[in-house]
Amino acid sequence: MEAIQSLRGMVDLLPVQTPLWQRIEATAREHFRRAAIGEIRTPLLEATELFARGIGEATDVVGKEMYTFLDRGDRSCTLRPEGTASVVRAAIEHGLLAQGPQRLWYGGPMFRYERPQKGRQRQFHQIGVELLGVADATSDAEAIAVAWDLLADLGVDGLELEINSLGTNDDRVRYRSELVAWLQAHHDQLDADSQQRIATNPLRVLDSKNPATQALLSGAPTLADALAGESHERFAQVRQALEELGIPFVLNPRLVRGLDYYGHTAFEITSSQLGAQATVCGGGRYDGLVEQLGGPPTAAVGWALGLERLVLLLSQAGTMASEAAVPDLYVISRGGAAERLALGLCRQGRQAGLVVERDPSGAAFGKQFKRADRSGALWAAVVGEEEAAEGAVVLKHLRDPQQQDRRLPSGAVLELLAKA
RNA sequence: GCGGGCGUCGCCAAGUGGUUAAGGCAGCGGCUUGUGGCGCCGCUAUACGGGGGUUCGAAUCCCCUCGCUCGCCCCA
Repeated sequence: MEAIQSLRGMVDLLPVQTPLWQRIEATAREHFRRAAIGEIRTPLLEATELFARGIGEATDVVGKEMYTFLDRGDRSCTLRPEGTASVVRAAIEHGLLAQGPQRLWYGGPMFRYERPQKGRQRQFHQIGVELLGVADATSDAEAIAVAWDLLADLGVDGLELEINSLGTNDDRVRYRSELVAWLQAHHDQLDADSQQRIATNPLRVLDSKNPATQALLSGAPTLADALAGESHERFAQVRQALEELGIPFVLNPRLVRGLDYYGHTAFEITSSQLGAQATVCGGGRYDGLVEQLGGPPTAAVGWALGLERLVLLLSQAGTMASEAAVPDLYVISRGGAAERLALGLCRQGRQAGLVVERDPSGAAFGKQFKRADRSGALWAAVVGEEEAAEGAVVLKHLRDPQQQDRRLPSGAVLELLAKA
């Protein structure tokens, strides 16, 4: 029989890795709790229309990366490629926005049909924050601060916060036509990719990794110059707030972001240690999205953080704590009655809050002791036929050879351990 | 979708045309029918991703295919 493998880009997390994930998740939860941000859980599967309308038909995510299929009722369904659209949909659907601003976080798997590489999988995991109904510039800084402090608390270093302002929709429309005109005038000097993008997504040309194109671009009109006075003012407020919080950032006028819903503040937190996929956390303001999805006009900011990339950073830094659960007690037994007695002892120990591992092998005691030793447990409880006959257990200290073995009634074992 | 690299036992890893494909770790059994951490011995019945081809002979060369990986694109 041929073995079946997981689907490409779908990754298993084994017990040696999950402790780190749990630590990250627990830390994140604590940060959200302190920031009075409530958890929301939405379905992994949504109507395709939600993402098409929310993220933008022309984006790569929607255009070529979605897991989309028809269900048995011929409805077009899509495995969520990101979290924001679903959160906004749920907020609208349940009338949350009528109750005032919403501070929400979410976490879980996202799906994008892409070629896997370092820091990129087809099923990957994000945690994200969405602050709905907040228009002020300080909220942008607050959202960023929550992400920044979480990463710092986890012990990730070498991070860089990049920010930019995309201005209002009008700003971008105006800038786009300026830029397109300029790009067309310099068409012949651009690389092939960038020439393509003049028609599809001209702002992305700014992000080109082609060195020649980058050099050329120094003469291009900038988005910053195209921003209206109010947009400028707003961006200055965000920067001032960050400065006063002591969060270092660099301005990146080329930072554009690939989802259509962003406007005004856009930011990314990146690390140079991640290879080509350097962004650990990305987000920004999306004041138009709620309305776009059929809700009331609502200002909002949010971000999403990629857990795989975070794990990559924490593992590289050697921060990985091997938290394999070391048993308090390792129970050894041999023979039918003895094994049943041992099982009961294990259960009692667990009910009392001890970490108890049972050796189910029924192998020679020598073997079982070897495993008991390797488990790292402090104590071993031994139940053999003799002990089983009289309801007793031999308790042996595995680390201190001075301590003598003691034979005692099985009921007394836990009391003794509780004291020890 | 497009490039580059790589695929030898559960894991790591020698071996680049020639008798039975090293070794280490883990696992299992034994030395030691009921007492561990060391050591020694043995085992894991056809392990060279798969399929073709070249050759007297292939893990080693060629072709195809699958998978992994890094990068492009894009993003978390």
